Amino acid sequence: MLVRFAKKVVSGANRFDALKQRVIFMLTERQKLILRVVVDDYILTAEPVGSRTISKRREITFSPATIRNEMADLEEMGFLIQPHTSAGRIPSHKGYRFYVDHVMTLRKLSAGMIEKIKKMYSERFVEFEQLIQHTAVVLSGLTNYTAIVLGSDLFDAKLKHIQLLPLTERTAVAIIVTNTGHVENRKVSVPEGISLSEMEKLVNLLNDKLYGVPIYQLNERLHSEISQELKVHLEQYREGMIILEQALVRNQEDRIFLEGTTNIFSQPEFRDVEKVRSLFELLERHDRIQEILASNTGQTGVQVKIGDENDDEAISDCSIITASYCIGDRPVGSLSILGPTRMEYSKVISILEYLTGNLSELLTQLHFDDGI
Amino acid sequence: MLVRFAKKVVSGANRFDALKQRVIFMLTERQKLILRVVVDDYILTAEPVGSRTISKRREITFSPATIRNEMADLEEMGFLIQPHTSAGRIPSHKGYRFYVDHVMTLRKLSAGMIEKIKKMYSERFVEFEQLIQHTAVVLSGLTNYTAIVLGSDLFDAKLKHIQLLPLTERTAVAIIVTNTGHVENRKVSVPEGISLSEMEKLVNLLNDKLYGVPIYQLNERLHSEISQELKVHLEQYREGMIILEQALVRNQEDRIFLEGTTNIFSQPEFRDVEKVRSLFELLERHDRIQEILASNTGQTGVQVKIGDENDDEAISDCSIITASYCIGDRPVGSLSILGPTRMEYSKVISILEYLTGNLSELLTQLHFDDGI
DNA sequence: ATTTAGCACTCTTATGTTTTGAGTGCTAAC
DNA sequence: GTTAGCACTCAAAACATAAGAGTGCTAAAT
Repeated sequence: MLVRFAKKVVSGANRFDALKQRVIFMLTERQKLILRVVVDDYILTAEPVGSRTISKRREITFSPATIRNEMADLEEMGFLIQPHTSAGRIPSHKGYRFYVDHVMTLRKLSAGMIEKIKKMYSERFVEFEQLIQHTAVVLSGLTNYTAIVLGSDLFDAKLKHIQLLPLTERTAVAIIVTNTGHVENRKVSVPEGISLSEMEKLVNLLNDKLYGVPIYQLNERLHSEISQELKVHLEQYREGMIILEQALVRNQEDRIFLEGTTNIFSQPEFRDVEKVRSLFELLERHDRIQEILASNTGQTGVQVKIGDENDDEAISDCSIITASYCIGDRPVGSLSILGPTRMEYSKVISILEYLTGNLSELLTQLHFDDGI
Repeated sequence: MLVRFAKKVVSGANRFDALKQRVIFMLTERQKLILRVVVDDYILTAEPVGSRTISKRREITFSPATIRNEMADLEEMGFLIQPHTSAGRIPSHKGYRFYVDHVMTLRKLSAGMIEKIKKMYSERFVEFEQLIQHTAVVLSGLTNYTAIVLGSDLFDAKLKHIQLLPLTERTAVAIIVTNTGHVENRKVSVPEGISLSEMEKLVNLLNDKLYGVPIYQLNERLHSEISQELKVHLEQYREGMIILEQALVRNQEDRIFLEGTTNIFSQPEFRDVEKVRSLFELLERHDRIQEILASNTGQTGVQVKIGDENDDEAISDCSIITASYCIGDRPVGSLSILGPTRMEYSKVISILEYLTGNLSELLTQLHFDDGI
């Protein structure tokens, strides 16, 4: 069977083209057409798709028998799966992969959809975090899947004010305010033998030297510049450094927002409680989610991870689609959609592209308007 | 049938006793025994309990036939339910209610259990919020149900420091630090026409006048005392008040911590995805949960709400057990367990009593150690 | 050489039937 | 008042049958 198609593809093309075609267009146009119909239909109905159903489509000009032959080939190549002999075919992970990479057509968002999104963003947002959280809500609302949004405004923010407030003899609270209006605070323990006046000096020095410095550079600056200054101006240099190191420890985790987790229940593939369970248990472990999404950081464009490409048992039947958003051209966070492998890839990708684009623009604008 | 037991109860007692007995001990001792066995067994197995099963118990000295008679009576009175004619009995909500109120015996926590709890609290907690959150984890771990913990350290905290930091022309961020080391912040919009020096004055005045005042009294004090002072010392009195009102708005919501939500999946009564769904949808709506728990606030001791006593469709098959914890004798938060009506009431109640007791003690101690 | 009609075959799903067993309620005896 | 005995009920399990969707293969048609 396979001989047939191989011959056809190679015929009338030079060596290089043939190679290229073998890699990228392993399938004949007709096979791709059939694959597309199967995936599209299965995404819609969640039922195995048979040759008769396919033949009824407008774009299909050949008979069920032909389709059966082609599907047998597609199955042999691993793009389709037959749940049992007398059932139709469903796409395999490999089938979805090929569909996403080479077959699927991306529609532009409809005007209605764009309108809808605009309406959802009509509120005013005072803080980055609100905006991001709201984006998660919008995303899950538009897609009916689960939205995972990562982002920390600390990527962008610059230091506005720092303060050290003694609580007890040996503890204090460090408060860091950014130009975005975000307030960060952490407890620090105060080493023995540092006086109040020294602490005051310390803080003044910091506000002087670090004003306007991006948050993510604080730690770095502390060791490069401040360290020197301290030695000169401060008697209890060691103690001061101990405090500062506690205070400026970078909050390494991005903030994470989950929305629409209950959408999972609507998916027929999750009618089984055990599957839902393991998925929810995963979703509770935010650190694990960050790990899973980590493989996408730095990547530009929309990333699609299908099934076990995700490297966690609990989501081996899920796909995750991720897109990053930027300030200027520095990526600062990401929007992801988690759904079954039987996901509306095309729609979700379009939405993510649109939203990350918008978000990046908005943030970039704010960023430059809002110089410190 | 009912005549029989009524006769027995009344015999040999004066009018008042009889009345009391009718109200509190509507059932003969034997009926209570059977009710207890049914509930205990059903809690354990989640299967309807039949007369044979009951008769096999140590404490049961009479035959299945007798038990059948008694169970028929209990059913007639609404304490038991028969899912279908050839099944055993299960407790009705009324049955659970009576069980909890009059039948159940509270065991003391085993030494092993107390040991386990102590171990779980071996960490050091710097902040109230951590402690509370961890308590939720402990609770769900001990019970295998879902834990809901309400509490805000603001109930206890006193003002340590207040600060107003201008962000842009028209916005500022108000930072409130408490003696517990908690930092609260909110954005405020600055009315036109107030000068920087005036704002400074304002803040100095506040720190002067409000130092050591419990957070929950701030708003009150603002209107009673501060208002007067402002009029005297501040030119832009109106503008100042506008800012302060924004800054001191009480964060009315308690903080809420949910843990062990996935324990729900272990319950056989939630094998149906639709039920789980509605429950999870409820759990996402924190405001709704607060409403549901609100009926318990102010109550002392352990509160048990069974089935539709809870006033929300989604938890009409659940029970919620709640106990408040205090600082001194002011209740400041609550621990709740959400589980199926078929819940280990006795165990859960014991645990809640123990934990709230401990927690109250701990917090009270901290409170008085930590005078401002 | 492809494509397709035809048909036997497979396997799931739905439906109906029978069997089993747990549990009951009632009666009559203890 | 209690209990043994027994007929009866009903859900759940086990089995049987039928229906239908879909296939793969063969042979004819294009």
